[in-house]
Amino acid sequence: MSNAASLDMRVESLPGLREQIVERMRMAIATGRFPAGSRLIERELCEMMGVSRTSLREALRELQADGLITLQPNKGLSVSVVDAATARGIYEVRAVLEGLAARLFARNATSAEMVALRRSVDKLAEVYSNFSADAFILAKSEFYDILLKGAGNATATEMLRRIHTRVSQLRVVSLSSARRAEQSIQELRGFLYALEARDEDASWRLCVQHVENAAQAALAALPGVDDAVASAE
Amino acid sequence: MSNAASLDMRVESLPGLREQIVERMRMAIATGRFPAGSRLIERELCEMMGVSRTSLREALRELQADGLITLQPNKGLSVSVVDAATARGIYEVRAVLEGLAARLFARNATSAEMVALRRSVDKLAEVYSNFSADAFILAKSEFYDILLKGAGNATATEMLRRIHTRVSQLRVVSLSSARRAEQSIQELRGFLYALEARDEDASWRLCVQHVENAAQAALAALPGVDDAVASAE
DNA sequence: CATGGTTTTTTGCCATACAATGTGATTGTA
DNA sequence: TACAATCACATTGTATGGCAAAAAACCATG
Repeated sequence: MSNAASLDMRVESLPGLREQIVERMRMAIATGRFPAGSRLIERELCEMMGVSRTSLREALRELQADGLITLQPNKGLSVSVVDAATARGIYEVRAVLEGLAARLFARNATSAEMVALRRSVDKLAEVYSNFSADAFILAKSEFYDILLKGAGNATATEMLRRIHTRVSQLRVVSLSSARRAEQSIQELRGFLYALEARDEDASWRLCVQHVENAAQAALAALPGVDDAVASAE
Repeated sequence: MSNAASLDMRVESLPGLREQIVERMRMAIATGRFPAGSRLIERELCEMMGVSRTSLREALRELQADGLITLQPNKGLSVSVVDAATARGIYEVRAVLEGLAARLFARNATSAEMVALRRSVDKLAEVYSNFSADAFILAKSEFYDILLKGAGNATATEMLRRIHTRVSQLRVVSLSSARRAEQSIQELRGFLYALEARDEDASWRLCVQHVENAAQAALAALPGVDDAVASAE
C-alpha cells in the first residue's frame, strides 16, 4: 500500500463523523469490547462517544446492514451472536469469494502486482518466524489487499471486507497453534506458485482449500461455549 | 412459500416506516423511476414520501450499504451507475455464490425441498410457454427462494438478495430473446437433474455455467449506452 | 469574457420533543 | 406467600427546527 502503486494524490477525504462512528463501533465489536449478544443502548453509546443520536443511529444502520448487529423492533439492538452454523456459512462464502479473487488475480494481475504479492508472502513468512501476532495479522491483511486489488472485482472486495469484520469477532486474536500457522504459510506458498503460473483452476482450488482448512481449525475451537476461539489463519 | 413448510404463525412484523421507505426506494430504483446516475435530494424525497429527514436518511444508509446509491461527501447522493466492468464483476460474484448454494442444496436439501424445486422448474417451463414476463420473473424468483432455503446458508442468501436488487436495475424487464429464455430453461433442467442426483460438483458446474451464460447475454446487450438492457435470465 | 464575490441550495450534525412500546416495580388481593 | 393488575420508567421510532460548512449558482465588475 505504501509503495509506488498509489499515485492518488487526494487529500484522503476527511473522515466524516459518521464514518468515524462506524469504524470505532466496528473495532469495538471486533475486539470484544462489546461482547457478542450484549445489548447496545443508543443513549449510552451517544454519551460514550459524544455524538448525537441522529448520527449514531445512521451509523448503526450501516453496521446492521453488515450483519454485525441485530435489531429487534421496538426492543433494541444487540451484537450479533455467531453460532457454529452461521460461522460455517460465513467461511463457505468466504471460500468461494476468495477463490474467485484468486482466479481473477491469476487472470488479470499485472506482473508488478504479482511481484508485490510474492514480497507480501515473503514478509508473512518472515514475520511468522519472529512471532508477532499483530504483525502477522497486518501482513496477512496486506496480502489480501494486494490480492483483491489485482483481482479487480469491487463487489467481491466489498463483500469480503464485510465478512472480515465478522470473522474478526470470532478470532479473538491468539494465533492458534503454531502448527496451523506454519501449515498456513505452506499453503500460501503453493497458492502463490499457482498464481504465478497463471493457473486459474489451481489458484482457485488452492485458495478454497486454504480457507476451508482455516475454517476447520477455527470451527474445531468454536463449539466450546466457554472460551474464546483462536485464530486459525 | 405458501405451502406447509411455513409454520411461523407470527403477525409478520409490522412494516415499520423505515423499512417501507427502503422498500419503496428500492423499487423506485429497480424500476427506473430514478434512473441510474440521477441525483437524489433529501428534501425532495421527504416531501415526495411524506416522511421526516431523520427517517429518510437512515433508510438511505441502508441503500448505500447495498451499493444501490452512491454518496459523494458534502455533495450528495445519486443512483449508482453500473458500467460494464462493474456488471461483469457482479455477475462473477453471483455465479460463485449461486454455485455455492447449488452445492449446498445438493448436499443438504430435504427430499421435500427437492420436490418443491422440481415443481418450481416445471412451473417455470409452463409459464414460459404462455409468455408472461412478470410471471416468468416471479417463478424464477420462487425458484431461487427454494434453492437458497434448501442450501441453508444465510450469509450467502443475504448477499445474493442485495445483488439481486442491483441486477434488477440492469434488467429493465424485457425478457430478451425467446431464444435465450428457452436455453435458460434447458440449462435449469440439467441443473435440476444434477441436484436430484446429489452430485455436488455437477450442480456447482452447471449453476455457474448458467449464470455465466446469462451474464454473457446481458453484457452483450449492455455496452450500447443508448438503450436499456434486456433480461437474459 | 474572465474573475471574484455574494446568495442559495444542500448536506452534516445537533438538541429536543413526544408517542408507542416494552420492562420492571409497586401495590392490591386472594 | 403467590399472583394479578396497575403504574412508573426506560427505550425506541419518528418528527421538527436549527445551524455551520461546503458546493453550486448567480451576478457584478474589471
